Amino acid sequence: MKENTTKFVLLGLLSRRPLTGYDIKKTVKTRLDYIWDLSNGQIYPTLKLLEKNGLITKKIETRESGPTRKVCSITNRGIGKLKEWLSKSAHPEINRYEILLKIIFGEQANIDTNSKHIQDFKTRNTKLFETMNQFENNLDALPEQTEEAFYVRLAVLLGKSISKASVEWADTALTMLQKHGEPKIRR
Amino acid sequence: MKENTTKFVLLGLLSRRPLTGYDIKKTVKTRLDYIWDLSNGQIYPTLKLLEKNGLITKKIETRESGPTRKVCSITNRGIGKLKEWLSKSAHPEINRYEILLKIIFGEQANIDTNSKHIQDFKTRNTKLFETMNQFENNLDALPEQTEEAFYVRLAVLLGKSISKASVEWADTALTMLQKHGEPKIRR
DNA sequence: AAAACCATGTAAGATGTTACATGATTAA
DNA sequence: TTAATCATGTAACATCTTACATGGTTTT
Repeated sequence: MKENTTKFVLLGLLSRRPLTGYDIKKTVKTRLDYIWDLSNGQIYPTLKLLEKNGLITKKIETRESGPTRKVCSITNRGIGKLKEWLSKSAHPEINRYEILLKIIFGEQANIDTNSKHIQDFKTRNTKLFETMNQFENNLDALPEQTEEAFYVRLAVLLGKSISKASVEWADTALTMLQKHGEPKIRR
Repeated sequence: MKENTTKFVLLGLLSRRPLTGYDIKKTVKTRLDYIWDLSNGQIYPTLKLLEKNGLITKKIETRESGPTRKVCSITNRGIGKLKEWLSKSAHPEINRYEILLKIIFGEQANIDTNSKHIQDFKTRNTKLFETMNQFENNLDALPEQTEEAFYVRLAVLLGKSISKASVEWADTALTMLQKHGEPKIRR
């Protein structure tokens, strides 16, 4: 892959509404959480690059109170680039489950440690499920069912079902671990 | 995070049996596929580093036929480091679902494109599920149920349920997309 | 004869994180 | 008064990928 995906995350978000770097950060964190993540060190330089390439424009907003905001808007060229990217096949998923790494090598640790890892994982995924669920409810409550809402809903549904599966796995794994730790019965 | 996770993947694998860089690459690809991935450019330099730090040792194996192999074995210090890492909390999962990015912004593309993305995703996950299933069967068929097998099984179970959930989502999403694309009935 | 596998490795560049600098405003 | 939120950004570093170099062996 030659193309930097960060660019397209930004273009995608800006294709909906003008946003500042700060807004983008927040949106990615709250709405794209389990899908993709971006840090400041990627957002601001990429925004600069996009502007240089004429894919977005920036408008400085000075307000009486608070810091100035630089609101970014996508240009027609930007929309063109986004569409071009959307039409190409997606790269396969990249997952980094550090917890599974620790579980896989679990024979080198004690059961409590392993159990703790799984519980943490469960907590994270329970939260994620609740967030996604809340998000779906918000979509349902929308006065108008837009195209945007339809596609966002699709993504939310995957988030829901993966986090649900993860929580269920955690429960199973915890039970298995407990049984595994019990002294063997012999007669 | 200051600690490079790559190191611990290698230490974990070597805690089970001595391996060459090439073996590690294959093992990660076939067995750790959806959990973590490593490229040659990470494996070989990290192996060198581990040796320098006394966490592994290398033994050069010259054979009459074929290239020489450098078989790496973990040292006691290496085991110590691994255990230390295992006892610490895992970092939260990192996921990069490029496909969901493309779906979320799907209103900028046509239905066929979006449908294609979902189908590709389904294909990938169907394959993954089959691999995991096969893997579980292999574990069941093992003459002896070791500690190693127990923990590997836990990881495989998560892989199975996530890929299953993904395939199911793909089916739902495809149906929703089709309905969405149908002309509205009015009367 | 070609392709795939065995096997080790490096260099250049792309990508990403962390920590910091700056400083006002608002909520607890 | 402390913490959080708003807001933009950079520098140094850490991490990771891609493409290549090398060359033998085995399978198709």
